Amino acid sequence: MNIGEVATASGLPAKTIRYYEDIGLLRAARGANGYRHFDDRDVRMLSFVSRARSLGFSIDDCRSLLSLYADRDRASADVKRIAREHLTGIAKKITELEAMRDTLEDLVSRCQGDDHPDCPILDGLAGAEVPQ
Amino acid sequence: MNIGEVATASGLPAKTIRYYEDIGLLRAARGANGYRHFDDRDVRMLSFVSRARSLGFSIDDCRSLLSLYADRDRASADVKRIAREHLTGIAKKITELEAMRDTLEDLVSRCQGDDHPDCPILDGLAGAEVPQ
DNA sequence: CATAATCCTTCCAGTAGATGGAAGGTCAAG
DNA sequence: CTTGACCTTCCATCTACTGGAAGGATTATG
Repeated sequence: MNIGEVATASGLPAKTIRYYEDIGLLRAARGANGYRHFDDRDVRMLSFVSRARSLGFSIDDCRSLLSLYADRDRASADVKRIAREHLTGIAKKITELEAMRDTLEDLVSRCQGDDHPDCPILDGLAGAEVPQ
Repeated sequence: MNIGEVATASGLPAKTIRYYEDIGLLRAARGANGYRHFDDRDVRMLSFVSRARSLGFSIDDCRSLLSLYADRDRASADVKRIAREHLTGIAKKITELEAMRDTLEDLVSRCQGDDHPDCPILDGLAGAEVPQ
């Protein structure tokens, strides 16, 4: 399989796959013409990475997960730890975004949104009191 | 005021303030010794940016907001539009993160987390069925 | 068989938003 | 006078790609 086919199969752009090779996430075999070629294992591996990335795992997380994935003797506890740490990070981001949303919703709701220059949003951003 | 004092007053690192000058978000006056110096207006402006950034507005949003902030004749509707667009973006991110969290929580809850190699998390990432 | 379209290669640059560090000038205190 | 804190510029680095140019390989069409 050439890179284009793998891109379609794995859901990752060809550019991204080359990039992953560049940073050592994978090694690709080369044909006589210099083209990379891939087998089903590569496709599975790239799909794995694609899924993990879409769940917000960093490239470094992916490296760890891939080595655990490849290691027949790994303990599931190791994987669970990485996933748990990641969950904590996600939960924190959600909390922060919700706080942003609440503040901003409050500011927006106070704003008339008309031709007048008075704007509670700008006032709020400028540091004026924004009571609960 | 020197940059360090402004950094303390605005809550932004000095490095960040220099960076903001670099990208043209602000212009700083210079003393005879080459040191930047700032007045209260600058501090207010930087606090404004600091707040907007912490609410997730991009630097470009900040540019728009600052020019609206400085414009006595602006309509609050303009500000409201920017804030609303931003709210939509935040809501989308929250939804995505919640979906991630749910999938990952499901995978984690299925994982024994022991010494055994069977791991539903890796299976899930590898593309196995993860029923609702 | 010629040619055009598509696919592949490498390499370089850029994105957002800073942050870290080196090398060196300035200033205030003791 | 020296020490240390603070300031300056410049260059590199981070994450995770993405875009594009220049050019070679392959495939499809006339």
